[in-house]
Amino acid sequence: MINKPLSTLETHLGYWLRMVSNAVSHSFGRKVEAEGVTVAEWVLLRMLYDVDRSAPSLLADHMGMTRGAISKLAERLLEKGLIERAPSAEDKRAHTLALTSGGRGLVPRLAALADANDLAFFGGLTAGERQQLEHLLRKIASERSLIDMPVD
Amino acid sequence: MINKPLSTLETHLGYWLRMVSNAVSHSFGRKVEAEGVTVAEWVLLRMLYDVDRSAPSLLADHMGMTRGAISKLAERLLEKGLIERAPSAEDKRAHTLALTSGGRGLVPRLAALADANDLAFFGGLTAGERQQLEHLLRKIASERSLIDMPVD
DNA sequence: TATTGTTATACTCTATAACTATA
DNA sequence: TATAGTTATAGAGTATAACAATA
Repeated sequence: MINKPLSTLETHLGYWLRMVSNAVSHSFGRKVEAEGVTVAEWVLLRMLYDVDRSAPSLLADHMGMTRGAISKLAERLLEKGLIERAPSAEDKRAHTLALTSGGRGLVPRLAALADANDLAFFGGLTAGERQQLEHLLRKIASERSLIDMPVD
Repeated sequence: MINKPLSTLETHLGYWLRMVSNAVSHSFGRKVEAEGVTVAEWVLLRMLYDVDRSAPSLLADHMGMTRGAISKLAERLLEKGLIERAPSAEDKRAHTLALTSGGRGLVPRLAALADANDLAFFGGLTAGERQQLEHLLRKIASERSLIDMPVD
């Protein structure tokens, strides 16, 4: 009896995705390390930059993390003086997180590093290819309800 | 003076890549957990399935990990009885790792789970889109020398 | 001295679950 | 009882560095 040939690692898109994503994130992690933060911290800081003030539970939803994980992340950012925590007026159980002025000043520098990292990895693609890639990733994300945003 | 608008998280391909890749790997991790292994362990097992026997340092190179990390991974697989370690005949410093019969029997079941996971995430794309995505990821990987393989 | 591999240490990321304070 | 948040615990993943044996 002949064995059915096994699918290889390389036949799975998940394999390529993981390899490239790990390389991109790792490279970005090295860059932001110079500013004293991690990739997950950058995402949280960037979100707070837009909303000014947010409940940890909302951030957890947006980042796809548990509340416990957000607490731990927030604790580190508090220690670094990049965010501040305040009690909510209406609901005494609730807190809000916001950037400190130091945190607010840091975000543009981190954004520049993110821009540079993206360019380093995807600058070799044509504009059309980059658009294709974004379209495909958004499509998968929206199909799996990874985000609440529209594909286009 | 007007502030230059900041790039958002969503303008970075690295952001989308990380989001989708994390979801795919996490989902796969849940699946293989039922067979008692992790994603990284699956990759190592699958590699050994093809080569029969390999030095830890070679596996480290192929997987983009340090030798220390491979040692730790190998230690867990040894404890689970899925691989075996043997001294090398020529070089007494060197070891080789190989699948046990139990490990060899497990790989096809894990491969089926990998197939299913890929289908669940990328089955919504057309065949052309999947090919596009693979092409783009391979292109980035080869440009950054993440692998020693050709793009096509 | 250089190399192969292991071991020790440390830190991030993340989850689960127990807990506290409020609702 | 249910909810917001924190804290405790644990394990994966990974890196760096110290170490042992051999080359």
